[in-house]
Amino acid sequence: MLEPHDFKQNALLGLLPKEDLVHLWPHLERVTLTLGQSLSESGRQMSHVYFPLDSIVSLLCVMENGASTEIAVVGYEGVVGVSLFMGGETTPSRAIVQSAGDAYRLKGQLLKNEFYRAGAMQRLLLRYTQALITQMAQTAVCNRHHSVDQQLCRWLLLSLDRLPGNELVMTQELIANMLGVRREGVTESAGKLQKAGLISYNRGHITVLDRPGLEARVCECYSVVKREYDRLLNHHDVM
Amino acid sequence: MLEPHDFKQNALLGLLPKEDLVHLWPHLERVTLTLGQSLSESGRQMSHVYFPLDSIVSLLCVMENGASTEIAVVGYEGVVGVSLFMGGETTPSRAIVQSAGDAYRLKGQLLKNEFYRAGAMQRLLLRYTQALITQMAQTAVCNRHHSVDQQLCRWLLLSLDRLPGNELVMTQELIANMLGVRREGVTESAGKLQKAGLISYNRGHITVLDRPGLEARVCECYSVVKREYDRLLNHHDVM
DNA sequence: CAATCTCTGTACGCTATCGCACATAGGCCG
DNA sequence: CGGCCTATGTGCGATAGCGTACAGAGATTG
Repeated sequence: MLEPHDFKQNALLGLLPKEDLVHLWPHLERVTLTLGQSLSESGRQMSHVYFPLDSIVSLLCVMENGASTEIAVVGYEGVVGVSLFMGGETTPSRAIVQSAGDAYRLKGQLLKNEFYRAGAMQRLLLRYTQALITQMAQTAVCNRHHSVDQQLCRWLLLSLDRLPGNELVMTQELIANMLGVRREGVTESAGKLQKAGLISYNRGHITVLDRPGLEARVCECYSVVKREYDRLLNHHDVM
Repeated sequence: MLEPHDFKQNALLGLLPKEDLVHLWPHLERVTLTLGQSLSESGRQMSHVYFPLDSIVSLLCVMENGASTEIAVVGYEGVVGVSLFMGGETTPSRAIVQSAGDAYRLKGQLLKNEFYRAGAMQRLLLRYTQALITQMAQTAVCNRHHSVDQQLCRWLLLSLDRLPGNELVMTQELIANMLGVRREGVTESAGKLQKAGLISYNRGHITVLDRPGLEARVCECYSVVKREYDRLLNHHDVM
């Protein structure tokens, strides 16, 4: 299992052996990410990779007409910018800050240097990338087969897992963009959850009141992804 | 651009420098894959990776109730089994032969050994994996925003790109499983394409008559994926 | 305090897709 | 030839989500 959240720390960095971390530590720069900030535009090379701490970043696939869908979410457990070490340098997707907070960032070239030393960092980043792949696959199937109600639960839980508290700063409009559905659809689903006493929200602030209740309503996609993250990023297996 | 199809060869292997290929060549075993054969079950470790030649393999995300969606397709341009070198060993998805044909297979351990030599093979496989990621992301957004008509066109073109001829051996029922829609939905969409003279089909055999016509109807998802494959697996960039 | 903007709630008709039922037809096999 | 299985065609009511329009309530700004 992932250890209980330590939001002073990024879990991926935390899994590195100390001797690897000391290489990187002097180059890690702490930055504050603001809501809506773009870390990566379609087809543009990223100058840095980002290791979120208490911030959350959404990876979005945006189409020509502007419609979008979130394909994965990255928080303290991961890193934004896998295309740098995967060798493509760019991706067609965008990375948008979904919840403001801090992150460590690292110059892309330095990450690549560390990656190509073919040590613990490489193995760790590849495992993380596989977890990301699982999340994307499950998102695809969820988009196909599950209701907006269920997807909203999944989205709330995925976000909650990456936040220190139980409050999300997020309008229904933005959630709708992430899920790739209408804002009204989110209003309706969120209304159901509020009536059921699972959440309460108010003008861009959502508070989760009953997490087990959400877990009871969510589709299997949530637990499939969570299990795979736990399996792949379990401390004991990485070294 | 990918070179014109040489279906005696897997493009990924073809991009390897000769000195790397000679390591592997003695261990590559040519096998015939039959329609419906499973190369990888959810959570089970694969003994081999497969480099398709004229066969096509679908990566499916299957849910508890049996419903499924194809998240990516692999043909002569790729390899089945990226989870082996990514370090997770297993994945929650399944790999099913969608079009019978031949492939080279290689023992998983041998691939891993080659991968961890951190040479051309590693760089190539990582680039391929990134292309696969793009395909999965685009599938997710396509599932969300596009009609069955458009998705069928996308699916036909993706398959066609990986086949030597213009005929697919594939029932509407199977296509429906891949797309994660009803069989009747595929019947209806395929009927439209046949009426328009773009394809002709008969009991499990689909012949594409007018490929430009399909390209005119398909959503942007097809070309986004194709462009990214071309970019990432361009011979000139790999070394 | 007034004007404006943002966020949320609600309604209504429309369409795509679903789920189901059943019909037809080609191919295979005894 | 007759029976059976598989693949495809079709019809129909149900429904989830869409697009649009608009209203009200809270926040912000001048």
